[in-house]
Amino acid sequence: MNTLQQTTSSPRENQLLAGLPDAEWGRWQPCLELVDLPLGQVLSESGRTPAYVYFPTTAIVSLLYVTQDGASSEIAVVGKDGVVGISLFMGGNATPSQAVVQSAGRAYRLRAQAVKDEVDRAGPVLMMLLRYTQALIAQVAQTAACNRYHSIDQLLCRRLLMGLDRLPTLAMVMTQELLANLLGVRREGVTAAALKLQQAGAIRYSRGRIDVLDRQRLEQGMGEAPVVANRNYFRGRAVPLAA
Amino acid sequence: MNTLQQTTSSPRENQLLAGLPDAEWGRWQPCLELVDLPLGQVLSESGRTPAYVYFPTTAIVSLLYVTQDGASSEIAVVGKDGVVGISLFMGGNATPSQAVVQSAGRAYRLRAQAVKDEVDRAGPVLMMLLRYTQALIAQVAQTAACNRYHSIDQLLCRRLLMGLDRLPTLAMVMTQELLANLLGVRREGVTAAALKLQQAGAIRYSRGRIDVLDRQRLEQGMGEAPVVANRNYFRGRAVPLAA
DNA sequence: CTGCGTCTGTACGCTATCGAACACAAGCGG
DNA sequence: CCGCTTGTGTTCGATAGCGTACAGACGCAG
Repeated sequence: MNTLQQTTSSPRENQLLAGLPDAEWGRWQPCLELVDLPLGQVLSESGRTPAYVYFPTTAIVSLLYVTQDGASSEIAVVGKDGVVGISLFMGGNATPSQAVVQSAGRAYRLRAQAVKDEVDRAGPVLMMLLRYTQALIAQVAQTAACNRYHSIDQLLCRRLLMGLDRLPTLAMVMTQELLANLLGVRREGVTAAALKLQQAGAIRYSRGRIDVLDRQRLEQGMGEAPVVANRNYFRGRAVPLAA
Repeated sequence: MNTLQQTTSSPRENQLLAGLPDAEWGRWQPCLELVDLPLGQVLSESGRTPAYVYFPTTAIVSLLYVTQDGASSEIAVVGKDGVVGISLFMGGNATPSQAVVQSAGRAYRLRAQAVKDEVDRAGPVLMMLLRYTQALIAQVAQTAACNRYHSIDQLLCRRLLMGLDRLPTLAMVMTQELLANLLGVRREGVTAAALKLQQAGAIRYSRGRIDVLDRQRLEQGMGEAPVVANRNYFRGRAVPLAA
């Protein structure tokens, strides 16, 4: 495969790959190729057909929605829980989103053609990919809702947790500037929010490195205030709301 | 061009069904059931397994992301271009989103079991469904980005266009209050934005009915101002942006 | 040690949006 | 015709986030 130290790397570190039945696994294993993903690498350009799908193990990848103006907004985060490059098995030829490595690490990749063969086979592998895709939709949908209702503080908490859930450590390498770009807010806004969290003892911040000290506090900070008043949609009509 | 004289309803009015090869179509047709969808009907509750998938012909359905607090936010709009109930073929058992009829009309529905059989068959029908799902993801992603960067005026323009694209007429039945709830803004904000559009001659507004007079102006209003400054993500790193 | 680039913190005025309260208008049922 | 309900327009103060500008702080290269 590669001259990487494989002592610490197994494809099964990716949760999707780990969930495959052994029978399928045998066929797949030879096709998987371990690669190092450096910070900033673009795995799939928006509007292009990607050449591989990637199953991250230690790397973290941001999915960005890029607008005509070149502005962009992070719509989802993929780590060892998922796969990058869904357009290859969803049948569309192009992704509307750009995939950028957010945190350097490793991933197993698979050629586009191998993926397409797998789709035709319509076995458990495809089912796994589709299940993940649905989870991804949920993540994007949540992002949409958060972008509407949440404050910067809440967005920051959410984003930190999303990174945390996909990293082996509690330390993230990420400047406030970058974080601001991902969230689609000003850098100063992130500074202010991060200060609050730091003073609350939830995180420690220093020149591009964030240590999470109190995960629970982040979870609180994410979802407490947004008790949006009386948003009874379709008011007066028979629309039962959860809760 | 497209007047409402069609007293007979054909499944082929739905663009997904229309795109099916005849061979597949023969098998499907008998399973499809024409139903009337009244305003406000809930087609799938969030967190539940829906019983049918729906292929709208004249109806329009909103996909809402419902939060714990009962607040919700529209994440996508489905009309004759798509299908409601993707969780049935994506393998997840539950949707995170609620599907509510936004504009009364008709749809063809199909039992959950029939859909699952079709998935196992892994033929052109599944491919069609997956292709649409990818388009849906794009729509949700765009919603996320719009929710972050757009003003109320822009959100309104976008939402009107989304409805317009899926309706046979230029008249929408929708109160400002409802529109505000879908967009996740105050009703007064919609009033102000709608007034601007009305004064600009783009729409005519009256007690729950909107007539679009100048579609082009809506398109302008949707995407002109948001030239977000220098959002060069991953600044200094090798991240080419689609300028 | 020194200088420079990068990252973080602070300040100020401005605008969009919010929350609340209220006035007016149009349709509907009695 | 009257009054109620529903939809729309208006106002006011409060606030979150923006754009801009700049100041300290850390760390690496020379």
